[in-house]
Amino acid sequence: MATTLGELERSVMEFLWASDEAMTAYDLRDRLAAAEVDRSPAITTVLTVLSRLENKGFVQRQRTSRPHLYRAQASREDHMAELMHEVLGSATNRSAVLERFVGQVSEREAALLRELLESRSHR
Amino acid sequence: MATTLGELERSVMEFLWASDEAMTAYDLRDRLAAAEVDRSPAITTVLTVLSRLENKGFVQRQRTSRPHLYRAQASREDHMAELMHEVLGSATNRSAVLERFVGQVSEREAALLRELLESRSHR
DNA sequence: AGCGGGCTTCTACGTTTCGTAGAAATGATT
DNA sequence: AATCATTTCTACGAAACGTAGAAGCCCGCT
Repeated sequence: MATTLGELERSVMEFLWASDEAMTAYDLRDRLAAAEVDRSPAITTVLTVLSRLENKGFVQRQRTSRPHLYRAQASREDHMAELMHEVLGSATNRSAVLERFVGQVSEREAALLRELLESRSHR
Repeated sequence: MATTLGELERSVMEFLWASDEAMTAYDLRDRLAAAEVDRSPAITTVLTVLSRLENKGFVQRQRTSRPHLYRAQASREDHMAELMHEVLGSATNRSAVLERFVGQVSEREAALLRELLESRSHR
């Protein structure tokens, strides 16, 4: 469950997260070729990676149209929040972790956190 | 930098994090043998893992006394808070991540966070 | 219905990381 | 110097990932 992403897997997810629309493997291959200077994976490579990401639950595939369509299962933000909770959840001393976490955020973000906690409290 | 730990590496770190004192590889081997039912690694295995952890910056080694002494570089809590910051730092939309993060914590922890942010503000 | 070509799945190999530990080197102690 | 504890070197198997060719599948066209 504490799945980690490889480098190409991560790049693919970045594109899927950045796009509201579902994409085809061909779209992704082209984006990858354009973005990564030294790398331009074959279409089969992209499809393999997409299958793996599907198995890991990161990607949802639509088999209805013929070049299959892929989309991120959760938003990038959801995923990251989930990761943070995963870390926190594995701690024995959660308050100590939170204490250090809060101690290190910028004042700007501290203010944001206060706001978020405020609006959360009367709901 | 975003280093991930293997299973044995993690077990070793657990013991080091749990102990205030520095430990020898022999100590660790014994603890591992006692804790893990099916596993009891050779001393060389433990030493290999400790070297790798040292290279990764998780462990600090004292070569002064002859059975070398090992200690965790950072506390478990520091490490976890750091991990959380690492995740957050890699986000393009930090506030969106924080929003989801805060939205999912328990009321108890929300209260704790409010406190921490409070005491932080008049530091 | 058969065929051809795009699309997908299967299979496979190289690399890296980690668990594992013997062999070799080092160094202290008598 | 010889011996024994300790450390370092070297190596191999397994799993995850990047990589992509080979084989199979599906659909429109004639």
